[in-house]
Amino acid sequence: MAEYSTRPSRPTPASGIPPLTSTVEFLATVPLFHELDLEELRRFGELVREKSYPKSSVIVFEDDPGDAFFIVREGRVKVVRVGDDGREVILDRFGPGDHFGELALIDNGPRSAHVVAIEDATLLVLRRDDFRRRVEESPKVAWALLGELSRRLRSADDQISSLVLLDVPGRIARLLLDHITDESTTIEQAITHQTIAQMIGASRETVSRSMRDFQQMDWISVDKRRITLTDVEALRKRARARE
Amino acid sequence: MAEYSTRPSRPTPASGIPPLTSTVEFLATVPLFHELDLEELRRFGELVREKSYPKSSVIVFEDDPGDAFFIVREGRVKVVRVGDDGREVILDRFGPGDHFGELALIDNGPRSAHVVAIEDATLLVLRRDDFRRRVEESPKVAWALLGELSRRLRSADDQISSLVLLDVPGRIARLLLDHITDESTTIEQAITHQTIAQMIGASRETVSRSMRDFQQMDWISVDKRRITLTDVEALRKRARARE
DNA sequence: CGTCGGTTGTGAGGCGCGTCACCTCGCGTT
DNA sequence: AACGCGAGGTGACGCGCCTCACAACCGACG
Repeated sequence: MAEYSTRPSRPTPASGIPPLTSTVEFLATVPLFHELDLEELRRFGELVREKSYPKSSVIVFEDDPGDAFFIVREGRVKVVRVGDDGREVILDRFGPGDHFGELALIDNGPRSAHVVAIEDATLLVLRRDDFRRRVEESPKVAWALLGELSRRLRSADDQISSLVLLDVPGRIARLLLDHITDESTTIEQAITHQTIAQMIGASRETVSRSMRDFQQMDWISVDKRRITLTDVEALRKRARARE
Repeated sequence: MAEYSTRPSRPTPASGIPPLTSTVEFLATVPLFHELDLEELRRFGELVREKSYPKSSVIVFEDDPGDAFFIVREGRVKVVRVGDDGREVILDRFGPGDHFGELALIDNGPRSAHVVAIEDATLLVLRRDDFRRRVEESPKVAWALLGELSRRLRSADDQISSLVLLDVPGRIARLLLDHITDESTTIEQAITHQTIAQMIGASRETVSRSMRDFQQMDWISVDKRRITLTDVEALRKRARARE
């Protein structure tokens, strides 16, 4: 099942076969490094180790010391917190070209959440000190990192707002709208109700019922877990309560 | 009513009277600038304009273009989102030495929330381009900014987790624990139930009832809106469900 | 020192949503 | 073709919390 990040990146080769592109070529496609020239990319390339993780394996564990920074090369991962009753919240999901692990790295704090492979994944790993040195000597990367953290902070604030201000159907509508592009109202990524539930803080059953209602109202149509938004305006109205 | 930030800062002079400390002296106390030497501080000092806002006035309005960066000199402000039914979420509260407005400034996006003065406040204002230039030429500030955004992202993720994993009393317990220091289990800042409710996404009444229960169990004691945690362990247990 | 706006306490009622229980369906595996 | 497992659908039930309504209180300010 070929899956892509929401970010532009070149097509991944058939799984199992080593990537056709070199590490540096791949780094050039990573948004965080867009501004870098070839020489700088090569220097980063020298620092990375490639590591692969099978589906469901834990990549970083909460409260570990944060001694590494990761870039997703292939596959997808999720960032989760687990309550002591076992319930999970999905804080983020990352695909090829995305990166994570910068927080612990910047402020030396412990990891704040688990990161788990959703599919078989191969990651590029940088050691903390190497990465930090590079960031300190390259304002371009520091600036790009600021941009990325800004984006995430905005989206976290959106998430908090919807948890407080919206009911479950409203939060689902918002999530659906967040996942379409300008070109298409179909969500390419297949996604399960369970996953949606964990992303918006609801139960699987309630998500199921809401999605049924959305279909009955002809706001969405579902085929093989691929969701198409047929009435974006209606969904937008349902999701409105913020701002 | 004299109120202080949670961050170290010199005592504020009686309100109304112009501050005894010069702008540069004040800047030296701002955590964001801790690493800067006097010369660098002076250069920042030249760029700032001082502006005062009466209580309840709106400092930045959601969806405004973000063309300024703010540092709180005196008073306190809150960052809020408003649902279309009028309900409010408080995303952040800032006091002397804190700063806000960096997001719109980094990524050129629109403001993501309102900022409103909780008390009469005087702020230092930097124009976007000035600030950006200074950050780009001073890695120290860029790094400090990364640290600050990291902190906020962690705390936003904590907030999301508790909204999903904890019930209202649990979220209150967590908020209380977040507001004590290592030295004292008393929350210096007076705070209303209404404010607590808007910070944790609950109704005023439910907060009131939970706080009554906490008092009856001798977990906290309240005197003139100043809260003392008398059984930190019990509260910690009540707040546990994350990690 | 009385009045008034903002804060708190509490009861009653209703409902959104979580939980439990069970069934069906689709799909990959042997 | 039969099996098993993960995903989805749906009813019943209960409860946590929101809402509404009103009373008591407190501090500020004329």
